[in-house]
Amino acid sequence: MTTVRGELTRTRILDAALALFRERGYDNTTMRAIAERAQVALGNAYYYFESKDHLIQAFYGRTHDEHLAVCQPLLAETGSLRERLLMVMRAKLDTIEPYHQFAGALFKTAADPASPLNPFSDASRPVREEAIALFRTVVDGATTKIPADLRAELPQLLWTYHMGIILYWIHDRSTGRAKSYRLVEQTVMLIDRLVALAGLPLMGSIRASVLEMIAESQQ
Amino acid sequence: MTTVRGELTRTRILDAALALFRERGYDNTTMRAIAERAQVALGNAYYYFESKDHLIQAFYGRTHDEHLAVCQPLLAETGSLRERLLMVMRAKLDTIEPYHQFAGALFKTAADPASPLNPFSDASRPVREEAIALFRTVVDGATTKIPADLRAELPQLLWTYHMGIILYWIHDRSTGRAKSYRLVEQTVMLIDRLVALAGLPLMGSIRASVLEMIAESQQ
DNA sequence: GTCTATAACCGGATAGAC
DNA sequence: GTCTATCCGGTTATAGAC
Repeated sequence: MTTVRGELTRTRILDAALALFRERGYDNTTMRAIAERAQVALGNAYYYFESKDHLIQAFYGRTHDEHLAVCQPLLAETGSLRERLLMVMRAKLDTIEPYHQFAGALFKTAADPASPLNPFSDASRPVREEAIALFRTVVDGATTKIPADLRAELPQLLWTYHMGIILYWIHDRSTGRAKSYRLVEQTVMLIDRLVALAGLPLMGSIRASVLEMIAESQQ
Repeated sequence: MTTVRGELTRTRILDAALALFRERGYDNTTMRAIAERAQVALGNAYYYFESKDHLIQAFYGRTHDEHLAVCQPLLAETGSLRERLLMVMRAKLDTIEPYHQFAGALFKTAADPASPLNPFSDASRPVREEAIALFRTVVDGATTKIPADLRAELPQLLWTYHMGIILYWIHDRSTGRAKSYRLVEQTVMLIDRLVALAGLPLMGSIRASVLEMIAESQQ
């Protein structure tokens, strides 16, 4: 698995799979077709990827890395929470757009709590932590004033928010996913306002009780 | 399908399926095993249910009817929004509890936008409308004062909220699903407070802009 | 130990006879 | 409305090449 040739074969299989998924969707792509396009035997594809579902996990990794690469230079500068979050969320939608048509199948396997692909599972903790770290960068580099207790929880909360947006996006049938972009704009503005509101002098006790509820419900 | 005998066979297949799902989970139950327990041929099971997934849709219908039957007498009386919503949500969790172990598989098919089983799809509109109607009863019978514009949207919003709770419940590994019940209690209280807050004199414009955002994002 | 290939197995789904 | 026979594709076992 560490050989150069092996790495190439692995890449070839993943490329073939993603291309076919985009061309004809997840369900209509057979493992036999993937193997054929990658010019390997069927059994060989299973040497590199435990199952058809695991190709999805690899896809996850790819788009996350791509998203990260786009965001990092932009996040190096500072800005308001609203600006930074908006930028990251738009970049996310841009990154995953080419895969919208098979995103349903993707989410299908991801939704199963028994699946290691489910974003809340222990198995996907590393990927999740990485994604949460991105939101921590968003928060930490923001010029907006944020109460310390909220600031600590915010990255995790924003990650959950971002999963919600993706759920909406999956079901979004509007051209160019215009509705998703619009929803991001509006919800980011709302979040920005809520964070500002939470910082007001009288909000301390309400904020504490809401944060406690969130902490308690964390699984 | 309308014959008495046919109806009996159909019921027998569904009963066998649900029993097996509970005993050994969705994935570990084969259509062959279902057919065998129901004492019909494999092909015959497909005469009544288009696919294995469609057995889940039937399950949906059953638990919804059961939930409705529990709620209706209780909702005949009036009460605060908080009391009524809490009651309906608790009853929901009670109703679906026996199926928790295969709820993952359930959600798996439901999450696919291409599937007619997905709760947001056109195909499941009738079931969804029925469920939303239940929340309309909750709202309409409540003694709590609610602004008219919010009141109109609230049933739909509460249905979406209830889907979110189910998503949480699916991933809930605490004994007796204690965390889910606790989350329901806390979020219902929060909703009650927000609705009260939205009714205050100065909140009109904020409420309108939030409601507009929600209306616009509806798919 | 790293990689490739072939031949099954298993279960969801379908065709078509009765 | 019910059955049998069959297809199809994800997955696995296993033999062996480098």
